[in-house]
Amino acid sequence: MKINGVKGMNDILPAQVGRWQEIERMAREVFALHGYREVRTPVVEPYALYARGVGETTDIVNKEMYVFEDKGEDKLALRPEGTAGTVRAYIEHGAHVEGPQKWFYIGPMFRRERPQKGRYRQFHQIGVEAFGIAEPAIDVEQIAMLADLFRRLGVAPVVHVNSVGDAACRPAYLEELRGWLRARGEVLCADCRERTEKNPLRVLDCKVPSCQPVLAEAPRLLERLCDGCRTHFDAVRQGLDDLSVPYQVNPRLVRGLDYYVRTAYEFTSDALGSQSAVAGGGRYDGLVETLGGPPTPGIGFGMGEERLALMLEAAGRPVPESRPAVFFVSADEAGRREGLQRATELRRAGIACDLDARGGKLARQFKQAERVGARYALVLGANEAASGQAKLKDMVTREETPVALADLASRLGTGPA
RNA sequence: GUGAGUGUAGCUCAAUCGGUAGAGCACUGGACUGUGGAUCCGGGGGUCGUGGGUUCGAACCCCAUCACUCACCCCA
Repeated sequence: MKINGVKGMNDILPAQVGRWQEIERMAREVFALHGYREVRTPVVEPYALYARGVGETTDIVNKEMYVFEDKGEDKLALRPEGTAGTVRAYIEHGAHVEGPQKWFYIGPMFRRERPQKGRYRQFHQIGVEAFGIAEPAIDVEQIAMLADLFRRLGVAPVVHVNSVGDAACRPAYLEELRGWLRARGEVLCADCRERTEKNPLRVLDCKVPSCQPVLAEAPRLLERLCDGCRTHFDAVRQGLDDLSVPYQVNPRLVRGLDYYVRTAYEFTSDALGSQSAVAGGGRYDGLVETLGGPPTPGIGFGMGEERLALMLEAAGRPVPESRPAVFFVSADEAGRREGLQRATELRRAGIACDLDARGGKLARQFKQAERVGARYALVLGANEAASGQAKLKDMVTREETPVALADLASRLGTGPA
C-alpha cells in the first residue's frame, strides 16, 4: 500500500533545495545588515493565542487553522502565521525591558485551505517584527529592506502601501462605509452584500465588473484618517521618497488580520498566478497589549518562500547547487583504496570531492562524475597508487594534466568549488 | 466550503470509428578489458487512478469514487 504525502504539504527535493537555501541565506544576510536577530518559536501554540491575537472572526482562525486537543487537556493549534507566536515570546521573556527589539523568523506555517498555485497547507514564511518603535522611520526601513532583499535576488515586485487607520478613525469610517454600501445593496453583487456586513473593507477590491464603477465612488479611509494616522502615513511616504524606493499608494489595500493599524503594505508580482502577494506586512500597535504585555508598538511583515521561489523560477534564476571539485574514478582495487584515502584527505582540508563507492566500469564512474557536476575527474589504479602521479581531467574541456597526488589539495584550492 | 479541467511507464505525452498499449527522455547492458556527453543495438519497467456498468470486445462510452491542477473565497 503506497502512502502519499498530505494534501497541500510538499516535499522539497534535493534538486530544488538550493533555491530555498539561497533565499534563506540572503534573507539572513540582509536582516543582519539591518540589525534584526533570529528567533525560533514552536510550531504549536495555544489556540487562544490566535483567537485573541489574530482575531476570532478572521478566516484564518475560524476556518483555516489546524486545531487539536493535547490528550484532552489543552486546545492547541498549528501556527497559521508567525507574528502572534513571536509576540507571545517577546512578552513571555520580558524582552521589552531591553528597549526596542528587532527580530526575524523563518519556518513553516499551516493553513487548511484548498491548495492552488502559490498556496499550500504547509508553507514557509520569512518574517520580521520590530517591537517598541512607534516612529514611521521603522516602517520605512522595513519596506526598504524588503525591496533590497528582492533586488539582491534579482526580482522586483511592486510595493503597494496604504494606511488602514487606527482605533481613533477606523471604527467611524467602517460605519460610514457600511451605511453607504447598504444604501447601494441592489447594484452590488451577492458577495459584496455579504461582505458589507462581515468585512466592509473587502468590498472595496471586489473584482466583479459591475461593482467597480459603483465602488469607485465609495468613501475613502485615506481621506478620513485622524491626525495621528495622517501624519504617520505622510512621514512613511516621505521616507520612501527620501530613499528612492518606488511604491504605489493603494487605498484599497486591506490586510486580512485584525491586528493591523496604520501602515499596511504588500509586495505583489504577476508571476504568481492569482495569489499575487509575495510579502505583506503592517503595523500592529495594539497587539502586544492585547496579548497581555505592556503597551508596545510593533510592525512586521511575512514573506512567502514558495511564492518567492516561484518568482525566482519565472525570472529564470538558476538553482544554486554545490558541486564536488574532483571525482575519483577507480580502475582497480588498489585505485579504489587510494581514492578513498585521497578523498578523505581532501575532505579534511575542506575540499568537496566524491567517488562512486560502487566502483565498477570506468564509463559508469565517469557518468556518475558528470551527473554530480564534478569539475575534475581523477583516475586511480595500481600505477598511480604506486607512483603517486596521476592525471587530473577537466570534465568540461576533457584535457588531462599531470598532478602529484600529494599536491592535490593545493591544486584544487580550498572549499567547495 | 464552491466550480472547472486533467488522470496511460520514474518524467513529458501519443494511441483514428470501441479491436486487447506505444514514443521521447531517464535508467540499465553491449558495440568500447584505463576514460563520460555523440551514434548504433539490446533490456527492464504498465492493475491505462480505483470500483462498477454497457459490449463479443473498453485506455476510449456510462455511473460512482479518489487524486492532482487551476480558479472562487481568502491570503504568504
